[in-house]
Amino acid sequence: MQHLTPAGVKVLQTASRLFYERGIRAVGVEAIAEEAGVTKKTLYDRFGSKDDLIVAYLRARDGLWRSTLVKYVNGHDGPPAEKILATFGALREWTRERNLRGCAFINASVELPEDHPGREVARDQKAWLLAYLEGLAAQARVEDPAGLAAQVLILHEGACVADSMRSMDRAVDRAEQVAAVLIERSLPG
Amino acid sequence: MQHLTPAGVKVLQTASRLFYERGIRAVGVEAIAEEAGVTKKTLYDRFGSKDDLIVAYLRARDGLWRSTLVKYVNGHDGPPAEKILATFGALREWTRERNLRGCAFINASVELPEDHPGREVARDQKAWLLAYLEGLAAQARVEDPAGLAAQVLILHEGACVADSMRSMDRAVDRAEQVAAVLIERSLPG
DNA sequence: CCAACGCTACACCCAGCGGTATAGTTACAA
DNA sequence: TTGTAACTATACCGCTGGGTGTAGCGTTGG
Repeated sequence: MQHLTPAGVKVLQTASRLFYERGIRAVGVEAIAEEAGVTKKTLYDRFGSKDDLIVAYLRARDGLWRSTLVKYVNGHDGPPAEKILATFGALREWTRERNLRGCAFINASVELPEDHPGREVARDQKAWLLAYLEGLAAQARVEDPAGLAAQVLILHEGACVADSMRSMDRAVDRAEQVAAVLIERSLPG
Repeated sequence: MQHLTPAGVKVLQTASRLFYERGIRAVGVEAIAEEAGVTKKTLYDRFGSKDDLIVAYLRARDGLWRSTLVKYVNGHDGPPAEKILATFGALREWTRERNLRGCAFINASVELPEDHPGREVARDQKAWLLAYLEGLAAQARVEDPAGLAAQVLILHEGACVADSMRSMDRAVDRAEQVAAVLIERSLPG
């Protein structure tokens, strides 16, 4: 976001909020420009097209979530196994603050066509998370780090969806409890 | 679907396919009518509006999934605890055949605005599934049927999302394995 | 000093959207 | 026989979408 002009920053912030809150397809460039207090011309001068703005939005959110997660996990001292559980703490916090409409990357994958570059950003985000979890699992010396990481990712996704659809309360807590069981079982001894 | 005219059936079938494959917002009524080999007039005579057609689509798919799931579970003899695991078998089958783009109800919740009647159908679908799982859990005499049902629902959602985003292979199998662990643990003795 | 940049204001384009209206055809039932 | 339900064909409507073009203004830096 540093290489952007002030108006560009304002556009990206506004677009991020609107895309997430109302959905990507439901928000027009007109609305973004207006709400950002900026001309459509400026928006197009900075981002070129709505598609590029979408990609910028997803990338920005990806970066924010990654740094939030890593910071949260690193700030959580204790045995490595607990770091995996800490990812649910990060998810819980994230969910409460800016995740009322579920995971932005899942949503983007639903809204965007197969060949849209934004979908690659979404897939990368998930691949990164899976690899990150596997790293934590390896540190924790569990039997099958890759397998556990996959299971934990499923729990993350499920909690996120169940939460945003209001299928139940405390979805993240429940997912974390399941993860705790899995970790306990896969620890040697 | 019985009270519909032949053309109405064709429209609903076509709309269901296109809505699911390309997304609800991405498909116009024009395209639906054309692909169904029907006039726009006919479409509107039968369904009134695109919104109503969306609701009809979701209801139809809901009914199909419910009957598929129940049939699969009932056709699966064995102890009640295994019936819970059988829901993953149904999900696996469903996923392979007509679920390549994930759960239609999650997708609808992402695509539709907050006050759209289609979202209620989606929420009902999840509420029904949760209740159904809780019934199976109660039959299986687990400690906390409601808690287990919620955890299993999270696993279903997570598997569905992880599968459609291609975050990993065999997502449903992995989710089922987790469920097996949970059931084993929550069985008395 | 002047050019380049970032920006505003505003007008415009075209395609596609959801939805409607009119007129006519077929088939079947009272 | 007459009416009605189901359907086709086609033209149309207003709105909004993404995107462009032109002109002008203020700031900044070589």
